[in-house]
Amino acid sequence: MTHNPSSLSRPSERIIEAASRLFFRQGYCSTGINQIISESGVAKASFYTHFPSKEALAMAWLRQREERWIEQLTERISQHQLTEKRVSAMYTRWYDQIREEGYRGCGFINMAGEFSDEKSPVRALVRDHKERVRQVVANNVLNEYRPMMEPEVFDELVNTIYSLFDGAIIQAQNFMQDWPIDSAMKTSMKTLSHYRSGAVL
Amino acid sequence: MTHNPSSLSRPSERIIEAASRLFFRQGYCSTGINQIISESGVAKASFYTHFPSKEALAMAWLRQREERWIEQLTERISQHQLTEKRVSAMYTRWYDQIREEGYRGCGFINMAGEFSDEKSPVRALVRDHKERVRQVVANNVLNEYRPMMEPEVFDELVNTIYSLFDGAIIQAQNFMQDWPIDSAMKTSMKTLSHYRSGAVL
DNA sequence: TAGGTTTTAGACAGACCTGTCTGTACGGAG
DNA sequence: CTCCGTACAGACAGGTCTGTCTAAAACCTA
Repeated sequence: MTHNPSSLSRPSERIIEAASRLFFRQGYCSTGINQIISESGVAKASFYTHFPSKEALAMAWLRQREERWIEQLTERISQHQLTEKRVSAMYTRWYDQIREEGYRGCGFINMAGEFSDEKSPVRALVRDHKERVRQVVANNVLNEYRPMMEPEVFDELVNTIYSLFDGAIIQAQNFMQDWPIDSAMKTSMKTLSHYRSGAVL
Repeated sequence: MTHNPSSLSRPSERIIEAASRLFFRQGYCSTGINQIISESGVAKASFYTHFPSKEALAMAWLRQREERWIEQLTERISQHQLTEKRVSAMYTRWYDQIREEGYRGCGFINMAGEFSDEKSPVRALVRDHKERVRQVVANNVLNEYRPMMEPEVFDELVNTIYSLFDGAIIQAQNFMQDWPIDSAMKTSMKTLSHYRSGAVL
């Protein structure tokens, strides 16, 4: 049980912190190990004692990001009871990230783009992440609607809300503007009321 | 005016053909010049007489892809008069690409992900492309709806249909499945009838 | 204080990258 | 035939990459 009162924590944490910043901003291929160890203030040998390879570091980063992302998302959602408010909470979560990290889009999707082999563990992790977000939409955001409709209609609604949400991220990244997010949120709200009113066969 | 009856055309075309395949499948960073010249059956010196750099080749490829993409898209759309049919024509265009090239998503978006500098000409080209697709949605797909509603409502509709379309591509790429495209097409149809019926304030 | 673990700095190997250069071969135009 | 533009093969330079290794310094615990 080591005690670390200094602002700089253990090497492995500093490494992931630097990797997080650099992988996210520059991409995986464009970020070298040397830059990571330099910016994290860690010796190269130390790096390789903590992580067997660059790809392993990427995995560790994505796993941490996944955990925090889902945690923050569900925490925000749980603060509201009304389904509409829960949906908008998803989007405000994303607005906050843009304010923090800029229009760099989804770190998972960007990562997947650089691993063309679909059998790669990185790709599997990204797929799992997105599936988990979809589960959050189904179980934490729209769960109130579930008993109101047939299961297949509910699934359709979930897919729609989820797709709108996730698609908006890439659009915002590309255009470097907020309007795709606004647009997606509006459409989500309308879709919601549309389904709720029973207008959907 | 050289005559080339052989199946293999001029070097610069062979280079772009190989680059098209490799950049699309493997990504920009993961594809080396040596692989491109090897697979296009061209000498390295020949490559550099036709293209000043690897990035210039990427630009040339994207420009060609942009041209063909928009051409094919508008050509498909123009075959239908009914707005609903025109929307579904957009999606069938995408289905065809998946059947041809697999679930590799949007070549432009994937490319943009590897150029983190938003001032890069590649990024500008990708932005232009997406803006042009949005213009196609406005002018070729939904133009019949324009006189039926206020300009800002029409813009909202355009953004929604466009976002659904483009977002579905990334989803399909990630999950390696068709359902995001089906889902987006369904939602597009419902949104359309929703706006048409004047239910939108 | 002693011993063992962790971290440090940095040289190094081997591979790969982009882009340049040399020299040769072909093929049409004058 | 001669000339010239184009394509060929491939060596080469200069740099970067990941990952290994050595050896010293720092740190923690007992």
